[in-house]
Amino acid sequence: MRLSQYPINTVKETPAEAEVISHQLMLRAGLIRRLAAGIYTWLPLGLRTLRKVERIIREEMDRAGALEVLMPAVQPAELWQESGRWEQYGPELLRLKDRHERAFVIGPTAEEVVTDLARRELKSYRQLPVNFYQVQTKFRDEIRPRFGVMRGREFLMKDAYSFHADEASLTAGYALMREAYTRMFQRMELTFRAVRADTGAIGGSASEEFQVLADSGEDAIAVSDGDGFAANLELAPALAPTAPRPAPSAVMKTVSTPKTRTIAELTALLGVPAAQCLKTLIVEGDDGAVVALILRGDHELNAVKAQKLPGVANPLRMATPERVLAGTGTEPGSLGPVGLNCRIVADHSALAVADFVCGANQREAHLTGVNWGRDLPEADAADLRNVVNGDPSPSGVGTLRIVRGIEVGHIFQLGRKYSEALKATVLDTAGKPLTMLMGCYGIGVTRVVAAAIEQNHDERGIIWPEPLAPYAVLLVTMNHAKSEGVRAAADALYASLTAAGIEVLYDDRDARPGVKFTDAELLGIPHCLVVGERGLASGKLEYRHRRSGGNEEIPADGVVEFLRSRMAG
RNA sequence: CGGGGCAUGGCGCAGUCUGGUAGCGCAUCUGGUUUGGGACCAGAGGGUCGCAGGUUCAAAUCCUGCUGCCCCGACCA
Repeated sequence: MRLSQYPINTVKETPAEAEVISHQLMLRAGLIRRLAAGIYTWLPLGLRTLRKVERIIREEMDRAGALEVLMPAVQPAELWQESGRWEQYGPELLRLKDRHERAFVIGPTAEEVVTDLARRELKSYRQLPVNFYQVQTKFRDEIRPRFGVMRGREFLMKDAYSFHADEASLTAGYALMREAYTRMFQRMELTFRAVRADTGAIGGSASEEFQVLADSGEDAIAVSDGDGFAANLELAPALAPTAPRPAPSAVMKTVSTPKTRTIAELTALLGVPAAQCLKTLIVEGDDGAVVALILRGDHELNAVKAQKLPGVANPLRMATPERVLAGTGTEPGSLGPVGLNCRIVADHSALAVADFVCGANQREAHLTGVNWGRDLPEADAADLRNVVNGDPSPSGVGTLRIVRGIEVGHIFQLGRKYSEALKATVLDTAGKPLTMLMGCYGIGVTRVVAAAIEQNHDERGIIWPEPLAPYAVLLVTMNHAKSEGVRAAADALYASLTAAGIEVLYDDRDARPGVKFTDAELLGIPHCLVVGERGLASGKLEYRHRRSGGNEEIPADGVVEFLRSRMAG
């Protein structure tokens, strides 16, 4: 591709709307353009990378024995009503009507369609297991699209669905996908973790997210430094402290704490560490009463864990101040577990604190020197908090570190949720109908591109991992318009590299060197060849490596072999 | 959904408070010089100031309504 024939439009200024690096660089390098909120056009250079990602995914899916299909993006409402998701899905599901007033959705995913396909096509257990996949545009009407292509509304997704006769087959199929995903992301040269995830509303037994590690990621994950353990923060269990609670050494006292409502204000006023304070959160119970949750001041409530407690409303709802007053007889800001007139559940670590500080259940007053078992009854213990840096790993090996990740893939064992709802059965060995088990496996193809940039850039621009680069080599000329020698040499080089099957982007624009070099760094093509009069006289070219910044003179003949050796490495 | 903000040439912005000829930088086009790290000189084109009403001799500017977009929040006791 000759750049002179491509209306490339790189931009110096960072567009105002782009917050994260990948979004900024994708706009500046001319990979994407925004059409509407969360909806983007892919320009030629961006599309090439998108295609590379797709290709790796297809190769690994095919290798794992999955079968590619292409299902409709527009799906009839009936199928969604049949699965029950027409009601469940909420406003994220884009619904529309055709000219006959028939209801349709633009698919955010394709469980219904694929299950319908399976129930029509699959007749016998002998046809199982089977895995159908597609790479297709999806639409989710996100509350708040942001970060460019990372959380867009329209996006390209690879979704796969496997069908099985029994649990063993499902487990094996899931494991196969797990391997395939691992291979894909390794081939893309991304740093990632497979992370234990919440099965959430979709249900099912096993579920893992593939998270590309990046500070800008939207998900917090807990990883162990001792082994491969990694879990979504929502799911990471906090182990109960093993050390016994210290014996009480202080007397309980009431102290006046005017205008002190937060833990930060409390520690500032009393000079005690946050870990010595307990906070009391009032949530709605499932029976009309409220429940008090007690946490250490330096810990955060984990909603997923809390809403799983018996007696607590699911989903979790914080009680309103009026409800707090009605249920406990006092107001938020100075609540505490002592003498509190409702059910109390304390986090393990909160129960391990002696001589603690907490609200006095009176306005503008707190208690100090409080002790469980002496000043108030021992409370029910539970795991209520998010794990923090330095917690012991639930795997028993190492300590946890909280990192951020971008979810690029998610694999699930779905079980029979959809096959049951849509009556997808095959005949078993006895000739009886057998409801199939399903797995589903997604990858956000567009998001992978953004994630790759988040992980591979510097202050000058993108640094593509070779397998994802739109071109392998950038050929740049100096003084292109004036120097016939340069032009002839570069044209010949372009021809021979292309003939050798190397993907070359040829910057044959009549632009100043500074412009060309700056664009080269912004675009992030891994290998760069510079043809200028300076080296030409002595039969030399300049080779630059984007990632290392390396810069060397090489002989003009033998360039193909030289590049091959560098590309292999 | 709640709160805040923005809408002026392709992009980034000033002008709005205090009504009176629409401006700057980048980009684009023409001519010339320049050519190994975002050049310079001279010239040019390009804007119904988001939309619809209203006030006024006069509206980008004041008032009303609407639309679009961006940011924050939906974890604090």
